[in-house]
Amino acid sequence: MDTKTLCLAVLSQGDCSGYEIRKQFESGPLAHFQDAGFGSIYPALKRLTADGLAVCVDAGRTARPEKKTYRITATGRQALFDAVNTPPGPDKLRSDFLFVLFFAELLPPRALDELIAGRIAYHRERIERMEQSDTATMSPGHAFVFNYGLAFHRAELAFLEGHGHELIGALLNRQVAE
Amino acid sequence: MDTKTLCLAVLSQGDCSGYEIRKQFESGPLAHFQDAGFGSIYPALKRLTADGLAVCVDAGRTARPEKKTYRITATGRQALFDAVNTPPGPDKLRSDFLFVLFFAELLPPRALDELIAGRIAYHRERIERMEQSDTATMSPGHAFVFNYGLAFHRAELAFLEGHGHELIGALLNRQVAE
DNA sequence: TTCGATATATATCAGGTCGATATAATATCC
DNA sequence: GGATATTATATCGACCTGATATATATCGAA
Repeated sequence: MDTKTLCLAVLSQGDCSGYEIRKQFESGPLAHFQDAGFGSIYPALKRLTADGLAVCVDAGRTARPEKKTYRITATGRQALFDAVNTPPGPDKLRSDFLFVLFFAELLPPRALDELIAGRIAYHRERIERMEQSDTATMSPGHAFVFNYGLAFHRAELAFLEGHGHELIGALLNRQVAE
Repeated sequence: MDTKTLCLAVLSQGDCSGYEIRKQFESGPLAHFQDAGFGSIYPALKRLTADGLAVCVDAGRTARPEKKTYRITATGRQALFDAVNTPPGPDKLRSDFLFVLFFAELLPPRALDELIAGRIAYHRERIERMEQSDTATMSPGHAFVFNYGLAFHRAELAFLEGHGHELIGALLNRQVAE
């Protein structure tokens, strides 16, 4: 999904600025499975405006950060519709955590222990926070991907809690054997 | 994780060419959570050779594809060790599938149905194939990330089988109501 | 009250990555 | 025999990433 489409997706939920779009990718509902930085967002907004998929409203404020608010157009909504109706490619995961665990034998057991404990804490905290949210206020699609993400975190937590010690144990035994 | 480190990771398992490194990211043990294309691999191999982290062995074959085989050096192993001993950043997921589902209301119910059925079939096939593998021959780290991936696929399959019809149902009801 | 930290806000840049394409020989299948 | 796939290296433009620059406002602590 290119950044232009991602910006349209955020704008379809309401007018906002480039800065606010960035915040959506940090903590908004799309944050779990899409991302974009300023270096992609600002050029994308320029092109969307040039191509008539979005317009700049409320520009040129006197207030100094000079906020520019963008609004999706009918053409923009059509482009988003077309993108959503295109069969999606495969998911892409990039995990340096799993990369490190693949080479677990190169790690001191204590560092490995801390690493896994840290991930367990991260997933626990994430799950707790997500359980506070109310899915009743979300659209069906939003609620579905939210629960999908929650199921993900629970599966990872369960795996780490259930099998993390096995990996640590295997490495300790190996060290003893040497 | 930059492409140089990814190449070192593959080379640490045995000598190979750029083409073979690419194949590892398509179907090897790292494929689930790291990726690199030719456009990154060939420049990375050049730099690794220039920096003394890898050497080119068996180059200049007369056989025409002119295969160049690379081998990791002691310095290269040290660089891989250092990379593995650096605390990993957060995982990054890019899922156009979830993006589309977020906007499920913009999809014809039949297309949504097919999309979810396709993903269920994909995960089932993947799990079946993975269950054929023998983790006993793998290193502890390799076996761990393999089982991690398997748990992931099972969790996604279970979620889609358990909740997919709810989303489709919600959209059908919405359409009837309109 | 003033100082430092943080938040708001836009923008750019070098370096890196992605996907497509070019090239070329061999292997395999019908 | 000919079509297609596989092996193999390499490059290119378009795009993205992360860092940095710039400027103001806000807000709590010293």
